[in-house]
Amino acid sequence: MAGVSRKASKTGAANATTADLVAVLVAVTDGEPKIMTIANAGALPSGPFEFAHRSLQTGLRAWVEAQTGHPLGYVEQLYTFADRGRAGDAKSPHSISISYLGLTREDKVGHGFEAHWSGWYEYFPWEDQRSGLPATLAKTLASRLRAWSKSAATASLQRERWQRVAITFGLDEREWNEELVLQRYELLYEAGLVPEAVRDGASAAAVIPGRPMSGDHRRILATGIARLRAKIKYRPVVFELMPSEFTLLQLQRSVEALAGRLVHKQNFRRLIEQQQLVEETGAIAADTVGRPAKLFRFRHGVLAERAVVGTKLPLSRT
Amino acid sequence: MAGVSRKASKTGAANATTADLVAVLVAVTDGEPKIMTIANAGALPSGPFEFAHRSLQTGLRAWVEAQTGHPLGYVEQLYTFADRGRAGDAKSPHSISISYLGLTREDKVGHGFEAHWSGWYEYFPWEDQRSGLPATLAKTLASRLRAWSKSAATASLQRERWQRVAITFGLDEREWNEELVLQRYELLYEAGLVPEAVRDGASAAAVIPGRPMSGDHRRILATGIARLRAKIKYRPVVFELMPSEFTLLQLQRSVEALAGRLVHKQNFRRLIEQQQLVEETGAIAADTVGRPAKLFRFRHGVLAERAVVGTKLPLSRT
DNA sequence: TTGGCTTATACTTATCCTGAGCATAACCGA
DNA sequence: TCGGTTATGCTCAGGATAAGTATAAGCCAA
Repeated sequence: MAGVSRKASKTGAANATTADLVAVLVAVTDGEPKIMTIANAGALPSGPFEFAHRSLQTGLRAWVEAQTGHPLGYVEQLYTFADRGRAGDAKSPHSISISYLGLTREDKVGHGFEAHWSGWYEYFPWEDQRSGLPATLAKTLASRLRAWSKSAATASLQRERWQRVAITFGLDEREWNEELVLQRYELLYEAGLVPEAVRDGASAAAVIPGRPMSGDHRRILATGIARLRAKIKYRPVVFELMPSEFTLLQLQRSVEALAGRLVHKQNFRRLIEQQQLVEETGAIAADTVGRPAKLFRFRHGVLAERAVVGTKLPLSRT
Repeated sequence: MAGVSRKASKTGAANATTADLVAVLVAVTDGEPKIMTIANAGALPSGPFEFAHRSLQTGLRAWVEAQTGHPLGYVEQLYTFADRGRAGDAKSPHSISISYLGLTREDKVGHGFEAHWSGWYEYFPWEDQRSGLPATLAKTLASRLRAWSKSAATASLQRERWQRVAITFGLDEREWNEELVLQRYELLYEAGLVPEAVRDGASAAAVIPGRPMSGDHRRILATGIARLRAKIKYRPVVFELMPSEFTLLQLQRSVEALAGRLVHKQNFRRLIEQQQLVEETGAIAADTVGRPAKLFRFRHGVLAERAVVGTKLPLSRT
């Protein structure tokens, strides 16, 4: 084992690869989650990894700022992929994509840049469960997935497939789990129901709605959405997507947009207030219908005060 | 932006890098967490990324199996680092480390391989809070950290530093948070209190106990421990580290070993049982002191039945 | 054989958190 | 002034959690 390690550093040239950074840049505008896209909304922004920065993180930050003309709020690494498409070709140098999740606001993008923002549910229509799925989409999905299950060789494999479908898509009385974005996409890919699968060699089955992307980008996007949906539950990252002042309903709408689900209004407020995440600005929202709401701002102090992580272990206090 | 993307694929040769896989392989033996090490316990096993596999994951799996002679249970990607040490040299090709967390059992390692297992608390003595810290270590840590806080330029910077110290190390009446492994290591690095910092150019301050590793490896290990400590709370991954049959106390000891904290016995059992994670084998533990305990086994079925993810959003059911 | 030590396992209790709903307040426009 | 709309305060039941008490079942030494 030690030998392997030493060999690795000696033969550096032999394992040369190309590395790219891929960014999932998210904003929420008018209660809709958006992502920055290029190539006519068919790809995520990406660039070569050729920075002289201390870390990948600052490299991405610098690159995005150079491209968009505006600083990036929250950044976190997502995942490192070996491109699925080119992997079959064992002779070519491997291509690695290091993906990042970044949170900003749409209005922060400077002018003169050719960035586009696309609603993320264009790529994953089934992920928006805020008002249930459109009946036609729900039916299409269910029937195609059932057909795929049935196409397995043995009865037990068929049952296995359907159980997986039911869990990831919340069928058969099961609950919808909004965090399983990646699992759902990968299942659809496996079932040959997305254009990328057909492109990569699957038999051209009937494809379901949802705009494809080039390369692995839709998979990377799914990873980003899943991560963000998990993160908003235990870290106050939504505020990176909000204007400096907002009403509690606006905040709620943003969370709902990201989660793809509706939340209980009063309980949502209780949650926010008891965690002391926000403070009143004193101002009142203007030009609204109904009773005017108080404006709040994020209490940046909480980030310094707390290191919020939830415990599920029955820790002993003694 | 689209231009940048296109340029990236054209100049593939220009952004060549070397990529290595680094593995944090964990086992728990006799209530002590161990990691596989090489180079006289001074480095994590690592190898070049030169596999013709479909994914990085299977690449790592194959490599570990070849090296240790045994299959790997659970595998997950940790993080991709640009090596901190070599980053200053902007001319050299960048080196990227893609790190993975893997769970096995020590006895699974075949013979004839030169793998070594080291207790992970050798590298992070302060992370074992099961029986409190040894008084001397606690004192050394606190005083060195306070000195570092005091060495800041202004009073406000000093306060800021100390608040960070207090939060990450649970000082000043704050609670210890076992998940902040990486934050603690990085703070110690920043404060120049670990050998790696001195090696990388920090002034040779008084260094605290804890065995160093080459390169970024101790940072990668910290990332792995943190990830595992978080994961055991919401996914049944501990069982990958257990023998096929075990008592509830053994299970508890393993969890405690990983978390570095003690848990409440009765509540721990209730938690395990109500989640239906285990089932009785019918057998009884032999050669023990005290009342003999029932033996249990992991119910592998739960993995298929559930997609356990916790919700903290006040979701609306209507 | 019995008392003491150790661990296993069953119950109890108080408290907090969560989901859900009711009620009232404050604004607008017809 | 009434109806529509959103804001905000409050209650209530059920479940989860933290912590402790009590009893069971082995072993060993006196």
